[in-house]
Amino acid sequence: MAVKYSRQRQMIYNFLMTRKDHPTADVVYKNVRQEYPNISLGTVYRNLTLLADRGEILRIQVGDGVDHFDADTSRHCHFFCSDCGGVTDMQLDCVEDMFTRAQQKCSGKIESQSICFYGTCRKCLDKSVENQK
Amino acid sequence: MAVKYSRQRQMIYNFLMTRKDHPTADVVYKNVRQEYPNISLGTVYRNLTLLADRGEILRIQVGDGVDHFDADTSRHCHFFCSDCGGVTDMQLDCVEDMFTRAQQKCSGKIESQSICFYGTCRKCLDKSVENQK
DNA sequence: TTAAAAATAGGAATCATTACTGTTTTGCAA
DNA sequence: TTGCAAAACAGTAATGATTCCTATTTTTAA
Repeated sequence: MAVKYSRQRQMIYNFLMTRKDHPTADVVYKNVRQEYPNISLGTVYRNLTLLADRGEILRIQVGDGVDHFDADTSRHCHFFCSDCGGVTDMQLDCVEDMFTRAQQKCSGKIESQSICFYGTCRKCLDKSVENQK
Repeated sequence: MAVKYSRQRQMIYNFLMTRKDHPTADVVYKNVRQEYPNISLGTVYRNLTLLADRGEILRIQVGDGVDHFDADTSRHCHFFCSDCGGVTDMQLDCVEDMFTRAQQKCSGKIESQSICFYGTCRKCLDKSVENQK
């Protein structure tokens, strides 16, 4: 199935490139709709899936029950704050090394990896100290 | 809220200990029901969540839309075969090191991590070669 | 310019998980 | 032991993210 251009897909991708906070399909939908009020949620889902399948964006699952998307496809880690639900990037240089080691140890073929850390971000830590006063 | 003993929870945990393939809630349900036909799916979900929240088991998300559970709570990685959907363990000694580095780099507090590799397992690679003949 | 292939909008369907409710079990204390 | 409040349960209804469906519109190669 050849992929044809669509304005909607272009807008979805463009929007995702402007964001570093790994929005969900619904957030993408609500934002793109500002500029293109007729777009449907199904179209957003379909295109996010298409882009992710083609490796142009990343689908991230942090365990909050909703998929997040990232236009940065370089190998990197994520941090999920279980307090505020925020998803942030984390660059660790040992990531490439880990990929190599994993492939050496695995009898199958590894295509990609996903690394996520869970905890409480600085902002939420400070806020909880604030509230104890 | 004090946790009280329940036979259902005990059976769920016992079953999970016998398995190394990271079953889903539904698989746990179907198996425990063999021995305890009255157990309800809601009870299985509630207890898996309770055990995971208390750190007695691990909730694993590999992106197939269903949560998997693991009685082995030691820090280790997983491999997900996108062909057969199987989830297997992977021991990589650099995992501890990565956790330490992540905590050093992160301004917040990291509680846990999840590392998953995606690809095709040996069995499925062989099978696809077989089918091409 | 045309027509087949691909994509869309809008809404219905799916399905894993959670919430609700009346009943049963657990475990502390009298 | 017995009484009782807290916790857990079974069964079922509700939720909500995501996918599927269909008639219509857009894209693009010839």
